[in-house]
Amino acid sequence: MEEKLREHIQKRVPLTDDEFAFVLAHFTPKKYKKHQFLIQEGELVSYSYYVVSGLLKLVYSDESGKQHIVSFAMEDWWETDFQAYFTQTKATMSVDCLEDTVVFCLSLENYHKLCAGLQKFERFFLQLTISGSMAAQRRILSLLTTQAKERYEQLLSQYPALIQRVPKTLLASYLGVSRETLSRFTD
Amino acid sequence: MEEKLREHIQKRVPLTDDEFAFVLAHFTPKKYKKHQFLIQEGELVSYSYYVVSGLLKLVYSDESGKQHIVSFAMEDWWETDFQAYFTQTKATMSVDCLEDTVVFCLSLENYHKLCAGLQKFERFFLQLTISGSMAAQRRILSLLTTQAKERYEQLLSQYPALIQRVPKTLLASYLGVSRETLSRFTD
DNA sequence: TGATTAGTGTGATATACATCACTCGATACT
DNA sequence: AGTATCGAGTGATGTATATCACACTAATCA
Repeated sequence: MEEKLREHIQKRVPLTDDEFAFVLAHFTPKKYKKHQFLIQEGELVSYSYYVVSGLLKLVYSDESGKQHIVSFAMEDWWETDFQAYFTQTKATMSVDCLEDTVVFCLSLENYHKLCAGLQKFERFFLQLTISGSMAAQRRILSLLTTQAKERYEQLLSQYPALIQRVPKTLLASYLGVSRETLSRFTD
Repeated sequence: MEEKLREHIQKRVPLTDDEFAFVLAHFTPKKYKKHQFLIQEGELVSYSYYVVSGLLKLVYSDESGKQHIVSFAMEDWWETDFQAYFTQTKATMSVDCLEDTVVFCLSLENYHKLCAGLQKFERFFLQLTISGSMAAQRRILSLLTTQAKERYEQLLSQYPALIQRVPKTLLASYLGVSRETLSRFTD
């Protein structure tokens, strides 16, 4: 599973064995069971998480208690309440497991140490953030320009693997549509 | 106007005079008139732009020709089709001026030179991108969780200055609502 | 300065989608 | 093995918002 993280970083920047050992020393592996919380709304966010295996969801609950999926994180993606993590404020969202999940945890302190100690890591993280930013922009555009049914079809074709693993109720919440409406889309 | 850029960067990382001179040498100042295009859909994107004064809009046109505002950029913000800029592919969106606008242009080549030559710049840019990413996430959440009228009111209170300078038709397009509906929100 | 265009408001109508209420099968729990 | 709970489908109804059509004013430009 260390190799997985290494490949993930090396997709963006090459690393020597020593450099990767340095990187790895800043991460802590951890296992979670389905339904366990990694981050709870209202608490401080100690880590950002690289997902080795399993599946997480990042959820915002509005005043009326309704849940909205901000994102899913499958293998090889990162998840946390970034706002709360980077500003060291209380989480406004929560993260929990849709499946048993293995992650590498990175504390903010270790993140800073990594960036300071290895410029390549900072470069990697910048590229990761740029990718995330472009993905967010595509999602905004898709919310602005397309109807719910089309968004669902886009999701089906973009992430067919995800659809198999996530209940439709949650896909609906990610797409910003009610589960009843989504259920009528197979027509 | 150089000072403006310097202050902008120094909000995130401190710079010596020499370092700022090095940074500045990688930017080209440029002036545009209202209605002029900085980026046109279908063309390559040579620069990302730091706005010194004026106002830009980033627009996506869907198949039916309808325009959707992805973002505005006022003084002290950055604008470009980031996807096209970083991947050196053709723009899927366009950028043009709502007012006469002064920008600093940064080519991708100079961006890379800057990052390579001054780690502080890369750090600055990472922090900028993280901020942008969090803002995008807030916008996604606001599209998922709130009604158009509430989104409008949020915008009014968050960016009162913007509302004065942007026609309501364009605000509507930014909010993902028709201009007619937005026009009825003053009730 | 007179004509064109951009920006806005407003009524009437259409529609995408939410909500409520109920059913049913499949999991998971003790 | 029996019982909650979860995920899913579907009809009836309500509503936020889109669309179309038209009118009016303020910029812009020739």
